[in-house]
Amino acid sequence: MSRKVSPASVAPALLGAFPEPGHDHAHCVDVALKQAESICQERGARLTDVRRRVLELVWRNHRPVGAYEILEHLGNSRKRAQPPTVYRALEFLLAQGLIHRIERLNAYIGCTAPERDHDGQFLICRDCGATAELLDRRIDTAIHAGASAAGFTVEHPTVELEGLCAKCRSHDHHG
Amino acid sequence: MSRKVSPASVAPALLGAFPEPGHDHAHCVDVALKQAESICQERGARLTDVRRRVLELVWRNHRPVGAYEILEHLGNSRKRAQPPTVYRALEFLLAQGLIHRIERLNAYIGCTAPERDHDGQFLICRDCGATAELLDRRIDTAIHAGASAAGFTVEHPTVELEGLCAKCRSHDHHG
DNA sequence: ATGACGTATGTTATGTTATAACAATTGCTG
DNA sequence: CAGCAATTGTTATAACATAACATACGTCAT
Ligand SMILES: [Zn+2]
Ligand SMILES: [Zn+2]
Ligand SMILES: [Zn+2]
Ligand SMILES: [Zn+2]
Repeated sequence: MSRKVSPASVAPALLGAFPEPGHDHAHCVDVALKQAESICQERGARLTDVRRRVLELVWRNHRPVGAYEILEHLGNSRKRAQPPTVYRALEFLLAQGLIHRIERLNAYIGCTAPERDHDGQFLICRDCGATAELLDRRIDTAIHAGASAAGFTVEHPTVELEGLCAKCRSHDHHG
Repeated sequence: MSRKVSPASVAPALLGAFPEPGHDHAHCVDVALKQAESICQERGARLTDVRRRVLELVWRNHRPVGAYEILEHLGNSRKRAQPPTVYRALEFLLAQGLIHRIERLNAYIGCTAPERDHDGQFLICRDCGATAELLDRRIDTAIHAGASAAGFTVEHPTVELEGLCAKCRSHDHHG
């Protein structure tokens, strides 16, 4: 019944880590939706049906999801939703910090720490597509320092790191 | 007539720095084209007319340029080129490391250090659009360290930093 | 409750970015 | 010149995103 959820109490295993293959993903989705409800209520933002539905679809797995992929799953069997419906929901969720946009992929992924105001760093596996969010102070520090040296003030960093996750690297090695 | 151009001898003022308002940009273009010629010759890659022309257009200024913007300037007055022409040239230039793609903007910018194999970091001014390339070891190090801690191997980092350049920040301040 | 207002969603059309597929041309080499 | 690979031309379409206007829905003052 708590309205305020402390960051440490929710989804702690996913910050900067890739999810285990057999993890309880229903739990991930559940936590994400509860956090969203709580955050929106605090702020007086309206988490409507469409928006909740889109958030749920973004959280279908730990890979970034495209807007048109969401669109396909959004319709009520016979009635297909239109692009603006999805894009407006995504815009809302981005504004509330509930999801992030992955620029490299024109796709969206659920935020694992929506209570904090941040721009995350993303680890994107080129093999399995799994994507983890990092919140690394040292990366932020290095970026701000490097930019400062050029007289530049960073406001919105985009850090998207394509590579291989541990699981896929070991496959490459042994296979 | 030197075929090999040492990195230190060309465009040294632009690495990690924003260009001065009144700088000799024809020189920037000239250097970029000469480097491109030299690099392609070394590698046996063919810098054809179309490719050189596109590279020149990417270098028209120090802001990322979209493919369709290039397209507009590519035609020979009455004959408009088609998208694949531009995209194929961009693909070649990317493969040779002569340009970079800015994912946030779906746009392309000339590389200021094409002799080195690298993924740069980009400082993108939200006000004037000027974009500078950074090659900061400490950012790279922090990124690889942070990713390693999550068992992730970074192969292709995208670092695009939107903010305010020194000039625009001072305008904001004083204006 | 009723109307007025602001927010959210539906709907249609279009804009923007990128690629697939195949034909024609060019440059090189035997 | 013939043969071959690389490049460019051409047509069509895919993928991603937004503009503009209509309709519905929630909230509040009357
Ligand atoms: Zn999960
Ligand atoms: Zn996040
Ligand atoms: Zn210049
Ligand atoms: Zn570069």
